[in-house]
Amino acid sequence: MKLRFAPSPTGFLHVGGARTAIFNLLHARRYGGTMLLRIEDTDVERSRQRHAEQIVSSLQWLGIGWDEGPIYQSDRLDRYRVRARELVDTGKAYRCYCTVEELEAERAEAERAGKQWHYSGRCRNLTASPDDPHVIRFAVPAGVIEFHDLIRGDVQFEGELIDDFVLLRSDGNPTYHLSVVVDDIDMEITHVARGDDHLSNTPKHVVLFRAFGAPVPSFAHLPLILGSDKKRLSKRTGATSAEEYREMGIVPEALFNFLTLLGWSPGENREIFTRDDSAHWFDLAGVNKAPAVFDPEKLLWMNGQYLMRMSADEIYPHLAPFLGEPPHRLDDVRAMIELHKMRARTLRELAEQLATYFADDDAIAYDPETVKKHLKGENLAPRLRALHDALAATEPFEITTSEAALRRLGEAEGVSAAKLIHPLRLALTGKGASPPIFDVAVVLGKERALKRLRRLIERLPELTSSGV
RNA sequence: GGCGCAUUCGUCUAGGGGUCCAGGACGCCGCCCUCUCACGGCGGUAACACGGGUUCAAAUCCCGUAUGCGCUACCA
Repeated sequence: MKLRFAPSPTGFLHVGGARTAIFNLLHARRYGGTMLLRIEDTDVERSRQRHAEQIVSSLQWLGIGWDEGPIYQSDRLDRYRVRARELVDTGKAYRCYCTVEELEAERAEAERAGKQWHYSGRCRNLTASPDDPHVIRFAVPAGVIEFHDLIRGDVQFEGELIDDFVLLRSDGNPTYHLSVVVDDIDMEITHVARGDDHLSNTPKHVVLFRAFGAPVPSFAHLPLILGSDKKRLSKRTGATSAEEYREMGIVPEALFNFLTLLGWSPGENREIFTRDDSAHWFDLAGVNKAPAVFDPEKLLWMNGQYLMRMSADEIYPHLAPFLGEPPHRLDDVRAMIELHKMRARTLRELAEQLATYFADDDAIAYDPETVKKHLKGENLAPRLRALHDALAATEPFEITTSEAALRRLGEAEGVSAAKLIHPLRLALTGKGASPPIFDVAVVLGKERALKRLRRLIERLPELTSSGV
């Protein structure tokens, strides 16, 4: 068994393409088959080497591996020409001398007349010099073309309704139809899983396989991934490339898991699972028929689940690029990550939360809402000074000891611990919400925590006076 | 227009004739936990597109309708 992912390098790796690659990989892994990566760059106008590299890099990032390739179709142009000529020699394809301009004019006229245009097939029985400019068209046989699809079941098309399509362009380059079939034969592909948008191309490929006398592979047409507008996912409705999600701070394992669940389910209410798990359960025949809407909210949730379950050491390599300059060492951020990983849905959010710890102690910005809410009451200044001294006297400075010190003070003063905790949080983080404040204090370190508390106390008059 | 494919909560889905007045997840809304936030726990909201058949029985099978999407290139 052999499967392949065959993107054309005309842009970044689309999430739909990523899912196609995943499904191919999973099916191959499930049945001990091999996976091939093939770059379909026969369209010289639109293909770019940098896109091919970008796609390869996105696949690697996502953890989508392959056993063979990447093979570039542009390296095999001669092979396609040879195969096309074979079909001409056996009368299964023919030279067509119609120019693009002529056909374009015909098409325009048909449209004006409100009619459906079809290629007439008029060059089928023509004999002209092979030296004149021409394309090679396949002579599509009449009759029903039937094939089996692992996902849809039996599908059939009427051969009469399919135009004689071009195999070789006038510049000698193959079209997709030729190169894909020639390659799938040469590379002994047994299962072709690709987007649903190819379903109506498949009868063309089936007749080509037959014309070459090659076995027809099994097909699986994957339902499309839709945007919230229920149309094919496009930039209008959200991020479309794997790269964008990477930049957003999605970890590859989460995106892989999420994409796997779009159009497929392992059953038994399982949602979070590893690549190995899914490779164990997956089967193309179990893929849904209906298209699926990409829900970014659920991706975010799932990414949060992954962050939560990963260790700080696992998160760090992914997080580092988001932390900015100067670089932070793992040992310096491990405790912070541990404290915040269940509070962030993306690496970006996580990095933003950690910024508090890297901030200058004299530059904490106090959230006005929180100031209004928690900096009030009688004797606030003296009480906070007492808190400062109590914490200063705490040795060793740990979560339990600092909390005990604060609670003792609260009792002595006859106020609830909350009356001290909220201002302390504001002092240490500038915000109204944070991880448990004694954890924050310990991560910050005694010196810096006290410094931040002193700064708040100093600025108390201006913060509380005008109410501004 | 032609051809093709599809249709279960807003979204992802389970389900393949009786166990389904339809299960799980995201989101949303309550409550609990609690120093806040998050996590977690508990509960709630919400769906078989429509119409005909077949059958003792249909979300599940058949037909039609509607709607949506895809393709209809010397793009893939």
